[in-house]
Amino acid sequence: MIRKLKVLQWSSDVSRTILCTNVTLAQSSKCLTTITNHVKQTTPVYIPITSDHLKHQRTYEALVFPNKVSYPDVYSCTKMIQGHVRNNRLNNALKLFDEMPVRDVVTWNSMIKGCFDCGNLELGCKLFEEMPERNVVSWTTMLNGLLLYKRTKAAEKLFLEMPLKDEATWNSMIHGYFINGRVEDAVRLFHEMPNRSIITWTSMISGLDLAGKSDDALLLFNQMMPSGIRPTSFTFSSAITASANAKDFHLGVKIHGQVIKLGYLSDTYITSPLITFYAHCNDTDSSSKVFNENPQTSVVVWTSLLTGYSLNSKHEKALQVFSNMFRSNVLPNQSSFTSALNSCCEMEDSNKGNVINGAAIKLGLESDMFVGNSLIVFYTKHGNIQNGLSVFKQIPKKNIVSWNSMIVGCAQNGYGMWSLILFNQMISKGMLNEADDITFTGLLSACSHSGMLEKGQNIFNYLLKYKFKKVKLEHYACMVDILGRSGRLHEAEELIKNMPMEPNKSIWLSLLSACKMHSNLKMAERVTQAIFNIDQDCSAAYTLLSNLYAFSGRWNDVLRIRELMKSKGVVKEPGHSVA
DNA sequence: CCACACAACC
Repeated sequence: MIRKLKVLQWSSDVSRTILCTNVTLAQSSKCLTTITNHVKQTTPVYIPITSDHLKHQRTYEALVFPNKVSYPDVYSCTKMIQGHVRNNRLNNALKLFDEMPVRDVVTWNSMIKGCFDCGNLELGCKLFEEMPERNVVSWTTMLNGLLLYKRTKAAEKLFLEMPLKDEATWNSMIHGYFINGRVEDAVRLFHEMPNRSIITWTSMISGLDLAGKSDDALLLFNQMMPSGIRPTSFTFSSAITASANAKDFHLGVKIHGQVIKLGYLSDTYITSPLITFYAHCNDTDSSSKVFNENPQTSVVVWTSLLTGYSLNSKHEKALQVFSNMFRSNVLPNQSSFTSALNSCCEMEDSNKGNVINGAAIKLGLESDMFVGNSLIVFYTKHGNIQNGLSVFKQIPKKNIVSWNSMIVGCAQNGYGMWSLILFNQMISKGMLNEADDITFTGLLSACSHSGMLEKGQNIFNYLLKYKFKKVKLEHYACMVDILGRSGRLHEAEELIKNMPMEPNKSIWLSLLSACKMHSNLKMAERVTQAIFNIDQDCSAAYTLLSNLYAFSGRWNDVLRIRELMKSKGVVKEPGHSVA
């Protein structure tokens, strides 16, 4: 497997020699010895870089132009800047940019985009201000930068005021609205814009799907198809993903047929969502058929298959795929680990997860945030708080999911106090603004599992006062649980009655089990009635009420309930837990 | 040189 490097140009600075995708600086410098030996030749040569040099499975080759020590022309320098940017080496790009004897507008545009791509908004803006002349690409690049960094207001202003616009500009703005959650504005612009291309349609389809409006996305796709606009593989990729999310089996299969006809099927960007699509429709046989019919070397496609099995609770098969990856020389990445660990969570045997943890360490992924987060969940679900904590400590860049996983993990294992301590640590790290509904569900369930009434009330009141993201039904459910367990049955009942949303069955059941716990028959009868209004045949409610009657010695009522259950055909669900 | 697509954590 030989893959040519994108651009290679010899210059006096060795670090500039290798500019290609997927190769890091350290890896590049390892290859330099090889390359330097060839420099004396006069014609360009391809130098294979073997897997010794690269951790990746592929072999690369480098095109070297020997005997050129002076600065390359503007075009080549610009290409080299782009190469550096692709490898996330902003400083190298900037150094070259500064040293170049001549720059044109394309060089400036590439450098500005480079700043944005490498995470430096300010510098990109500064260069945009400084540049001597701007073309439409410059303006659009700037627009994209602002949108990428969520400066939607500034982007809108720029969009209105910029002197030059082309089709890409409009497309940028539409896509930018989507990634900033401004769906209505994107749709508005779509209707307002002068010329819609296939890229516009594709942006709309993927954007609507991203916003959770997969049905609308598919509507648009179906609208577009007969209009004569030729879809690209981008379009199909988005449409398949939308079909997967909408679980529109019929349409997905139809698109599958279309991509076969057009010869797109073997494209990674088609195969992968197609596998996911079938998995979402619970047809993993078709997933594996798509996979097997298209010989795969892409880790993404492998991971789609793995995740598909995992989602369908075919955990053995999922782990089989995971180990087959190694055998096929496709090294799993963060996503693969995440899915494999998800499957391990659902399996009794915790050894599998330990093995996967070992593999993660071997691949240097042990401190990766995604892998770490999954490991925390795996260990805490298996009751191993210690390992969970040590993984947690090892993640250098924790996000809110890391904190949530640890808080929830402690809560589930009865270490409620630790959850609260972790929350305090989270605040002191300045992460309070990141707290979301799951954080608070975790904290409240910690209070409920560990019987901390007062702390639970404080957290709940705090949540109500500051309306973090959104107060959800689960929060009320936890609070009802906390109050109920502590015997504050009337407060719990009041809370349910005054909730801003419709109470569901499980929240009433939680109160009912509290009634049983604290032998409040009168309330239990009321609550059961409320449950029957939602679900007439709720066996858990029948059982709880009949247990309570039995406990109070009201055997006639016990018999009455049993008869009622029999006549209604309600079966007692074994092992049903209410909490 | 600017615009659209794949897998992943609570």
